[in-house]
Amino acid sequence: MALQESEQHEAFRGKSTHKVDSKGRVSIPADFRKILEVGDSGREPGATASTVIVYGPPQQECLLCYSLETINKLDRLIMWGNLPQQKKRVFQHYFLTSSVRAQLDPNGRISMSADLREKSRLDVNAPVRFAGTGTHFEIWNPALHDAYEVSIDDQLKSLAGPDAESFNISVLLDREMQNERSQSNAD
Amino acid sequence: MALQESEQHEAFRGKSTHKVDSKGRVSIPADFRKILEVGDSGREPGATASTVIVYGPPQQECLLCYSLETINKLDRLIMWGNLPQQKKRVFQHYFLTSSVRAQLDPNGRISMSADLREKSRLDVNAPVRFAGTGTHFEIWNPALHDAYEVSIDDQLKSLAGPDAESFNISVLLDREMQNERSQSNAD
DNA sequence: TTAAAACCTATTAATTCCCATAGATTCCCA
DNA sequence: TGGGAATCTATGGGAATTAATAGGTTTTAA
Repeated sequence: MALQESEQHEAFRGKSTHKVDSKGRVSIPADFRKILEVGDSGREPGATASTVIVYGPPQQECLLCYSLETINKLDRLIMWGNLPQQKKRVFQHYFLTSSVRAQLDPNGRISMSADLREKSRLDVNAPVRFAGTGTHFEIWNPALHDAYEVSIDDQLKSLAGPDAESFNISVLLDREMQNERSQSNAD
Repeated sequence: MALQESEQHEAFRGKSTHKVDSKGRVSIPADFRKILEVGDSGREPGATASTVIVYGPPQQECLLCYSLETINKLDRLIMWGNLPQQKKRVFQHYFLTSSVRAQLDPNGRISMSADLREKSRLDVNAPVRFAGTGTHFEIWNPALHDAYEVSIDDQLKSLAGPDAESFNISVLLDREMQNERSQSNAD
């Protein structure tokens, strides 16, 4: 098994910057909100959607936000999936103890506790960066995110190989899809 | 293998120039619109089609627009495809955060936010160039596109080799198809 | 009993909706 | 096959809606 793509909701995509107010609240980008709503179909009629926030791992200081639908799949995978003992134990401890459920307020905001903010270096009365990465979205301190993006860019260039000069995202993607296609033909 | 694109929708082709209005909206060329409609078959009945816009890489300042069908393939590949760890993480972050979904308005326009326009040097109340390039189409600042085309012309000439004097596009293409054919016979 | 969380309302800026028009293209029929 | 009618395309702009943000008030819980 795995997180099958089949019935998965739309992907989180795009970047934006919002301000955390004096009480630790931030607006979730409207696009993301809509996906969270779809992914929380079981809620009371009229109630706002919820999300599950996971503190980023030490090497990547940000918050990871999942729709309920996706997190339920992850939970199932971790709790009953066919994982090796150690992996299971570590994942279970990490994901379950380092996450919180948060319900959006009627204005589409979540409120981050001081604890949560400190862990990922987010401040009150300061901007934060939202980054949609498909299965989830991330909340970053903008400066840390800038640094992270530089590193991503560098890695991307090295992955592009010797053609790095004329590097072009569409060429790269076309090439990957080509690989994919020839692989599945080989099956 | 290569030239085989069987199930792919019709190719985006051709150039045209449209004006961005004071609110940041542009009409998508009607031909392109039709392809986007075919490529967004899952939409609600009566709803307009959507596209996914990817910011071009720094070396190529334009917007790349994909049909949902094409982008879904890319998403699947990136999120659940069998890529090595590093590649997956880099692609997922770069590609998904550098894109936005945009739904056409009932008049066949998309509206580009200030952020999106700045990244690719597109202005309000000014013309932009649309260029169809098969799997996707591009939106350019006309001056930058002119420069890009000059560079493409130069490269085309150099590919034509010593015969550049009597260079003829159909001769070049015929020669490529010849190569292709003998290669696949060799398999 | 005090800090944090939840609730409610307000403001402004951006986005979307809706309708309108001029010019081009296509359709259709005599 | 000529030419009027209908349709489609690109564009413009006012009105309505939504998004992001701010802050005061009440409730909750340690």
